[in-house]
Amino acid sequence: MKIDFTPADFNVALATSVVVYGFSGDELLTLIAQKDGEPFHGAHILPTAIIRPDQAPENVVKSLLRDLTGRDDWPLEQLNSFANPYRNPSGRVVNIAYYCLVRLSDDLKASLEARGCRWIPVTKVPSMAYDHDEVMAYARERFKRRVKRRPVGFTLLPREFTLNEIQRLYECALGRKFDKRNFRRKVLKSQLLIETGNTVRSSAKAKRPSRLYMFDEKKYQTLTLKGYDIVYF
Amino acid sequence: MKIDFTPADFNVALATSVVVYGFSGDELLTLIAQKDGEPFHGAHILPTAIIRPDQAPENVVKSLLRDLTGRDDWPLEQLNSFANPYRNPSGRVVNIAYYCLVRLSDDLKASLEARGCRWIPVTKVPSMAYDHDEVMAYARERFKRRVKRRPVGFTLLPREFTLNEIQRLYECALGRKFDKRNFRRKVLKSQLLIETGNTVRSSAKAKRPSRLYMFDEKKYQTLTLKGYDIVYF
DNA sequence: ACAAAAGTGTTACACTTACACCCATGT
DNA sequence: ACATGGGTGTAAGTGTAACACTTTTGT
Repeated sequence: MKIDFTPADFNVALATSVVVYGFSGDELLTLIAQKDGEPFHGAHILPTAIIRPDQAPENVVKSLLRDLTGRDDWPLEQLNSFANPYRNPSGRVVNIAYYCLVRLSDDLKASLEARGCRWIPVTKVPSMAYDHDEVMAYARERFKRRVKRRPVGFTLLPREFTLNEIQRLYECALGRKFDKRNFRRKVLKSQLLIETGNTVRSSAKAKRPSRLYMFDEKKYQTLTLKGYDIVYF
Repeated sequence: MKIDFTPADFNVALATSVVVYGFSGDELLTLIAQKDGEPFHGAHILPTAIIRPDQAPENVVKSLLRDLTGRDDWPLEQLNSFANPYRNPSGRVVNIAYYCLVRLSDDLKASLEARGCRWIPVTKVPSMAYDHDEVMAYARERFKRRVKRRPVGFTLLPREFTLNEIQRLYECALGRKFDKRNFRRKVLKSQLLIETGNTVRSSAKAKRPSRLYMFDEKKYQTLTLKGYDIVYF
């Protein structure tokens, strides 16, 4: 079997786009940017960066994430590459897509607005330039599958959260309702939650405060080591 | 957000490698090629093809599969892209990997030998050139996950097969044993198998013949349409 | 005292697992 | 008749799903 590249084969450029998910407390949000400069000035796009021929894709995404969120240690996973010829007018570009989960916070939101990015509910993402619609749809599917098997709440929820919040997260992510009692039984049986002893009132109208929980990271490490095939829902 | 490519960015080449799985009846096999020409002449590699700048990756893989197996309509799925800089001495090459399931047959085996390819038990794959070890390991993980959720037997098994054969397939694929009675109950409950009425003797020594079954493709279509989240094992 | 959301148990049913012998057939 | 692999059932335990009321707290 022969694999002989000719100089003419080295005529492709690389880019990476990242689908970033966050949870507001009652909605699943995703990050959308707008394109500066022609072509497609002002079009909605996914946060995207060029991968120069001497760069490793993962490093480029991480630096993009650092730029957007101030950190690059969020859970990050490669999706498919989108590589149909001539998807980009400037020449042949292969887009190596990633998806990423972040923990929302107020200063995170502020820094993003400054960079021309916005958080949009996943139920309301606009149509985008290039083939970013396809990338977004693909990421959504991947995310749904991950939610069922991995405790995504570790990243998506604030450090302390209520059982109602985590239930709402799962309902948003999977697009269906759960029975409150069954949900709590299941999530508590996993032994991954620790009651912090703190409470919070979920709204001004709410009288009784909710108990706050946090994840037991040590227990999670132990469980993932012996095969992370934990089914959640 | 700016995305401006310069001519210097168009200096990457694309290749695709495919991990092909087949089932011999008592072993899971995978397809390995050998490299012709320097560098790495004679090294073990995955079946690989160059993607010219005007070609769609999926078409290239399909034509590679047609070349190897005479058909290109096997279940095919993109894996990650392997794109670390300088993984190939000729310059920067991005490898878009795929994995594929085929139904083994005698003439398929013959045509492959002619092309310098060999079927190797997955438990005995040798170390390979480039980063093909990494690709292979990644494919193996993906395959294990798929086996648990999708009826891979549709493709991997002959049109008619015995319950012992399908059990052996699952045991190979997942690397563990199943209880014969429980396995049969489960696989028959799925309603995806039809008894053909035919029988076969599994070996010369076997006296009693085994019953043959086939998959009910129509029922499978129906089930997949309403969410293919069928858990097998 | 009342409004609001938080929190809690039980029962029926389905699925999973462990386990050992008889059956059909060819020689 | 016997050797060989093919084929079968049951019972205990575990997990899932459906269901509605009481508790706590702030106003």
